[in-house]
Amino acid sequence: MAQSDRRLEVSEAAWQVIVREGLDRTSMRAIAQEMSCTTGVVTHYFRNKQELILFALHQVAARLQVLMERAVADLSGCDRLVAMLSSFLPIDQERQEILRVWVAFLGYAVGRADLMADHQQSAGELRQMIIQELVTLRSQGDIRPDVDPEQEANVLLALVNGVSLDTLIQAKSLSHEQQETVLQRYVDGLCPKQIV
Amino acid sequence: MAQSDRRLEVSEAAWQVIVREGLDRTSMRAIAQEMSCTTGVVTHYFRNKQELILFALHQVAARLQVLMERAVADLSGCDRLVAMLSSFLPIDQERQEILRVWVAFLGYAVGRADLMADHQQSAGELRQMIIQELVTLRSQGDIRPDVDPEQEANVLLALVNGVSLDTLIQAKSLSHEQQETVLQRYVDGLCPKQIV
DNA sequence: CAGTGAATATAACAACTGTTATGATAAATT
DNA sequence: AATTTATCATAACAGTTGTTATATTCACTG
Repeated sequence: MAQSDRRLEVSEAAWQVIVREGLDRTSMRAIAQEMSCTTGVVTHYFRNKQELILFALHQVAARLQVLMERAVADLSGCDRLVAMLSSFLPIDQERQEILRVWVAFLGYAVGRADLMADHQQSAGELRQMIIQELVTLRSQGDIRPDVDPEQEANVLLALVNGVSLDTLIQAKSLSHEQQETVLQRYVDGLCPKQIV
Repeated sequence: MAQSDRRLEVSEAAWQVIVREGLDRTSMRAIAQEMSCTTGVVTHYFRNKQELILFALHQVAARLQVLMERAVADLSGCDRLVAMLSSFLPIDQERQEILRVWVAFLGYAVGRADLMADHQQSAGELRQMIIQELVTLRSQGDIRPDVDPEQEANVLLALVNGVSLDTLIQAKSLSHEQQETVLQRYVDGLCPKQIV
């Protein structure tokens, strides 16, 4: 599928421009220039700018999905949940890029109900995944029986998002190790009391 | 100061357009139309659009400051800290508006180092306030001595931001009560173990 | 009352935007 | 080999943008 590859190339170019210049300065011409060609290429693979923007946004969820599945492989118990959540933390350049693009799109979605619904869609799928994980853990006794998976899934994702944003908006932000520790400690708090 | 009032009016109009239409569709003409006048007014009170944008952004911190000080009045101990943090939660229309504008500006700041530095500035001031509060609480024995104020301040703000974002990006988001409960419970976790 | 300056309206500007149409070229298909 | 199709470049379009200059109205001040 060379055609689908080319679409990804355009989308990748759009990402680079977004990260470097900002979403509002990401014009068709800027994207074309980023991949050293003309707007003819961009318009050939995407009907509208909206279609391009939407595709680039969906790449956020797609790439996070890959990162998560890779991190979770052959893990189980609470470790698996922590790995799941930690896979979203901006601990390397790729994930920092994803975060920036995601934030740019989120800000862009303010005042655009349809785009915001798109965010809610993928956030909802993520939430469902965490809920599933929590239900499993609870049935295995890995976490306390009084934990409400539905509510706790929101809190866990909120914590991940908040910690991720921290690296953007705080000059003195948490180190990579601290970020993971925060998640680990919170999940530990969901476990049955240990008798030491 | 009628002049400063008028600047606030323009800024308020900008906010309304941002919330309703999105930041990238918030043009000088749209702002003028929002306050039923022409662009002459807008250009008269603001040199550039950038100056206007920056002023509107600073209003976010200003309004949050007011809300916080009001919530914290005549409280002390851990209740004071919880009230401090809860005052940022999008539990009423004004705070939801503030959140939307803040998110829009944050997304806009991606790829704009100067604007992002502005966010870090006000986030840093907020962090410093939380640190101060944690230091006080620790010296009074209200929270455990092993709590690191510097790090915990980041976590607390991350949690507040994450929970706030939750109301935007999750269709099934936390209720107002649940949002406050999350903060309350986390702060409780910082307190010395109670013997029940 | 004359005049000074703030407040607002209007209009024009160049630059940039997304979109679209048209050519040119290479690749694939028949 | 002929022809269709995919790929890309170029150019033009109408609309929108921020900015600036100018005109008008009005309030205040000397």
